[in-house]
Amino acid sequence: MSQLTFKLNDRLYLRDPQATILGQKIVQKGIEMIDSLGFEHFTFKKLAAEVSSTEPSIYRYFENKHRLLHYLIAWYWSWLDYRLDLATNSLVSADEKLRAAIRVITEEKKYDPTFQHVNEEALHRIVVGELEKTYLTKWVDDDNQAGLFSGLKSLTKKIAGYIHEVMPDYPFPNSLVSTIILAANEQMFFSQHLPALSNIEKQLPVPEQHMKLRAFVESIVFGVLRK
Amino acid sequence: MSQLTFKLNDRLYLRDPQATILGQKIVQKGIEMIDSLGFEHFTFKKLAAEVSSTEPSIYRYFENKHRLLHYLIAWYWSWLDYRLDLATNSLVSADEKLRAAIRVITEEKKYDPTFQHVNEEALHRIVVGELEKTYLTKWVDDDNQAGLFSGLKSLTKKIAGYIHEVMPDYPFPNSLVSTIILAANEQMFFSQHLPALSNIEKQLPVPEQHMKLRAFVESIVFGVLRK
DNA sequence: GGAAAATGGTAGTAATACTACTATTTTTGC
DNA sequence: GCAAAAATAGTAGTATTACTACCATTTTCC
Repeated sequence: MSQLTFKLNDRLYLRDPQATILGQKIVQKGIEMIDSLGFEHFTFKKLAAEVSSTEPSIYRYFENKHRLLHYLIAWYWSWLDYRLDLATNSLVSADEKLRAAIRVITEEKKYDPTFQHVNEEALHRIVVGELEKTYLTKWVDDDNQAGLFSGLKSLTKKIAGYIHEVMPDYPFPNSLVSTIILAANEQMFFSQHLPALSNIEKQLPVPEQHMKLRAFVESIVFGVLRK
Repeated sequence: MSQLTFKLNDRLYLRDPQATILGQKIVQKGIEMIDSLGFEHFTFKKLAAEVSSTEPSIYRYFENKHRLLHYLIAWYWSWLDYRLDLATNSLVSADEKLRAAIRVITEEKKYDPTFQHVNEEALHRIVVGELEKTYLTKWVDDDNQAGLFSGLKSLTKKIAGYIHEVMPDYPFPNSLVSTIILAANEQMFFSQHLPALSNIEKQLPVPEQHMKLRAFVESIVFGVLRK
């Protein structure tokens, strides 16, 4: 069986976690623990106990827990990009590709057996709750320089390209894409925790929540693009 | 001269900071220091030194630094709400009110002499950079229960009301409003730090950046509402 | 088979968030 | 006017966190 892996920016880690068993355990348990504890209460000490190792060993893979978060979220964008390619490779029109992109962005995230040691469901919850912590820092500019955001950026660029094809004179394709990617996460969060800020009812079955989310995002994108 | 103040939810503080000189200094210097240091590096110890007091004295006003952040951001939403009322009280049509709301949301935030001990410019930067930290926590549901988000919620509701008037059958007015409020902040941040995610050029003079931001937000809102 | 390199583990440190406790000031009853 | 009670301020801690200097062990490679 072929092992599919993403080649991530090597500035994301000190030692490649995909190269060793300990590294893989760090990633796998890291996802579980950040999901269950929240990023603030997650520490390398607790992670070390979970993977039967020690704090300094983990520090040899990742400079600090922020870098681990960066790594996990970069992986997530690579995964979405890969799913977008799968969803669009049979399509020709930009309009259809754009619809497919919206579907990929808004669909429910489920475990993808292609990547055995990654729990995509938990990872998605991490992206929803912790993404902002990767860029709302004093080091954004350095981190951006180092290429840590290239996953999100290339995904944005790809979808913005579809928008440009559909409506070449629309002046804000990148802004529109980054807005809907973030809004998709925010709205699911609001629907659960701050329902006054959303019209996606918490009580609905999960698949219907995602249908509504998709309808909302499409109302924005195709509203803007309607002539 | 009449002193205008906002009555904020009393769950935001332990002791009303508007009632004492120390309290006012905590708010004023708190804004400056969170703006300059960033929320992570801001501590009550540093603040205590700045206001010539001690750590425990500050803890008597706010349970912890998260609550102080909540307080400042709640103040900001009250202020926006007040500015929205000023901007709309002479208007009658919902369409005009909606345009005014978009202007209030996207306009450059400048010092408002009505509130002497608050630096609104710095406060806006705090909202841009730290807002998410008030709700992306393990305590969202409790905090929401306590009414800590009522400022943002009532602002959202008000603007969503205009949308409903303009287009009664649009199913996502609240989602649309929360999305544009957040997007307005995000896009200004991206324009400065992650330009690939935005089409608002950093090099432009600040007033033109805000004009573009407004054009972007209007393209979304009036795209959706166009029949 | 042994030196060099890579990896792992022990035991710390400085800083942070928060608090128990003591000291001082202010209020209040008479 | 003044002592007792209540309110407020300040001192000196603690537990936890993020991180690291340094020592120990294993692996690599000639």
